[in-house]
Parts: sequence; structure tokens; C-alpha cells
Amino acid sequence: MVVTTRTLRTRARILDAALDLFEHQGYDATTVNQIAVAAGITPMTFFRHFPTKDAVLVTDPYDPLIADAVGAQPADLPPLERTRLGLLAALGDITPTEDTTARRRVALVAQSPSLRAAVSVGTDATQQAIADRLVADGADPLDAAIAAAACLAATTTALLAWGSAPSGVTLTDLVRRALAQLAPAGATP
Amino acid sequence: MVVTTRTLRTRARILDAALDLFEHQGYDATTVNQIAVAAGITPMTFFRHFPTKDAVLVTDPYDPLIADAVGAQPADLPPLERTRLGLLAALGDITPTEDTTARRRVALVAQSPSLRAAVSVGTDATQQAIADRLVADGADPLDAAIAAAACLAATTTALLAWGSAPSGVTLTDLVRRALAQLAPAGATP
DNA sequence: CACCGGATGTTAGCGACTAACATTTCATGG
DNA sequence: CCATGAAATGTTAGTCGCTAACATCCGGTG
Repeated sequence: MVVTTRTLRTRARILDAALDLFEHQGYDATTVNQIAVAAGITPMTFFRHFPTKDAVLVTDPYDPLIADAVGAQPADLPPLERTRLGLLAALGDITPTEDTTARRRVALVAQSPSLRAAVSVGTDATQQAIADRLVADGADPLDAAIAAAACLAATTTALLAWGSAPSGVTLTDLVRRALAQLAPAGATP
Repeated sequence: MVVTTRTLRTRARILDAALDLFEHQGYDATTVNQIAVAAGITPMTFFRHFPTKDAVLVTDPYDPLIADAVGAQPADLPPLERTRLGLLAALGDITPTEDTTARRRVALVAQSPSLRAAVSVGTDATQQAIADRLVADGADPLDAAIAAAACLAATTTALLAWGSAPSGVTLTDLVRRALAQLAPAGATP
């Protein structure tokens, strides 16, 4: 879909309506039809802007950045440590613009199992990207997949926790803390 | 549903028909209707035996065992290490009866993203069970959730890899190898 | 103002899943 | 051996997510 003024306006209206409904009556209890009505459009139009219902809340544009950051770490480290440092480099200093809607979305995802399933699909892609990079540098495929899976699981857990954390806590802190637990025997970085 | 002779027969017929169809034409391309016809029943009856289409392949009866095994590890260990040892104790010597259908199922799950999403829902429950146990013994909730998530992600990755591994490889070997990567700086257990 | 491309609507349909009610099967006990 | 009652199955009708083909409308350009 080409991006025009109209496109952006409708997309924003859908997003607002969806977030409101999700927060008021829960994700599963909200129908695409209801969202469409609230946004003044047709269900069909909803799907022209978002491929699925959950895409309103779940978006993962980070894959290539993360894979690159992992690849940028010293290639002689073990896969787990390389992935860990890569994720720290890519996400360690994210400042999510203190955007409230980001937290609203994460909080919603944290509450609904069906949404977490959608997240895991996106995570799968990222995991694959990281593992491919590690294998390209000579890592064993299974070791690479395991390292990517473990580090991403820890990171995702931190992200979900951030959704319902007190407002002072930053996402960066939580991610650093999550990955620190996977560090080799008591190293601070 | 009460378990009678009939119940078991029908369930077995559904399972056979479903596995065959899934392997021949793929999971997503297979309809519950097709499964029902092949099993000589009605779609309605299918759902009386399996709550969802994916339940034919994805079942997780391990939660309590695993949580108990984690709780049985020394309480003074850090959460990650405690979880790791618990999983090793619970899964480290599984001998899946060399049952072929187990591998068939895992292989199918490994191929379809929608099925992996279903797995992640089951994993969520296990993760929660483990984390609860750790928190009950005084662990920090976030640390506990992260430890459980990372260890389970590694284990799940090993499980999926087993689905398409050469037939000599045992699931035990892969799980041990996966969790070994999360061990503190070069310890063999 | 006429035009044209992109955004929206309409209609029709598939597949997963559910509820309410009718029907058949099968293991009992008389 | 057969009647009986409960459990399993079928029927029907519906909701919701999602898709395709085609018609329509709106908005900016010339």
C-alpha cells in the first residue's frame, strides 16, 4: 500500500480505536468489526492496513539491526557470549522516547497468551537471523540456534516485564539485567 | 469426556488420520474437515476430542514434574543455575521409547510457524510454573522469569532440532548439550 | 474542470471453533 | 437375551478472523 496522507490518517484512527477497545474490554473480547466501526471504516479496510488483528500491537522491525550487531562482536567468542554482547550493543541504550503508547502495547501483550504467541512468531524470525549470522562465521548450527533462542527469550521476558513495571524503570535497565544473568560467571558487562 | 473404549478408538483414528494428512500435504493446508472425513467422523466430534487443531500435535503434560525438579535443586544456587539443573534432572535421561510418532510430531512442529506459536503457549505455562517455584524460595520475580525463559528456550530449541536430526541422535544428548551452553564458565554437568 | 490512481466499500466465501438439541451406540443388569 | 440409561456422535446454525474480485469514491494534478 502506497503511503499517502489519507493512509496515515486512517492507520492512526485504527490504532487509536484498537488500543482503546483492547484496554477497555480485553484483546480477545474485541472484534475486528468493533475496531472498524469505532474507526469509521470497514473490516476489509482494517486488513488493508494491518495484515492480522495482532499486528496492531506486535511489530518487529529490528531483525537486521540485531543480527548485524551480533555479527559485529568478536568472532572468537562462544556463540552465547557473542549473541549476548550483540543484543546488549543493539538494545542496551534504547530510549523508547518515553512514548506512552509503546508501554500500553507491551502491557496488553503481556496480558494475553494469544498475543504472546504472535510475538513468538516474530521472535522466531529474529532468532533465525542471528543463528544464520553465527553459522556463517563457523559456529555449530545447533549451538547457534540455542544461543539465539536463550538470549532472545531473556530479552523478551525483560520487555514484557517493562510493560507492567513502575514508570521510573527504563527498558534499558531491564534488558541489561536480563542479559547479565546469562553472562559467564560473574562478569558485569 | 469420560474415557471409554470407544473414546480411545476414535481418538487413535483421529490421530492417525491427522498425522498422515499433515505429513502428506502440510499442517496449514490440512482442514479439520479433511481429518474428520479421513477418520470417519464429523468435524464436531474432532473438537470433542481435541480442543484445537494444533492440540493433535502439541501436548505439554510436563509442567508439574519440571517445576518440582527445579524446586528440588539446592535453594542457594542462582535462579538460572537452579533451573538449569532442574531441567537436566527432569529431562536429562528421557528415553522417548524410541517411539516414531513422537519424532513425526516434533518434525511437523518444527516446520510450521503457526505450530511453533502453539508450542510457545504451552511453554508459557511451564515457565510460569518454574518461576513461581523460584519466587516461592525467595528469588527475585524478574530474575526467576528470565532464568525460566532462557532455559526453556534452549530446551525447546533442542527438542525441535531433534525432530530433524539423524536417527542415531537421542533427545537426551541434545537437551544436555543445550543446557550445557548455559552453564557457568566451563563446568561439565 | 476533467481526469486518474490510490483508498475504500460490497459481496461472497473459507476455515477454525462453539452452542443447543436430536440421535445413535454400547456396556450393563434384569 | 434384551431393555435401559448414559456416553459418544451427529445436525444445524452461528461467530470471528481473514481473503478475493469487482465496483466505487475521493483527492490532488494538469
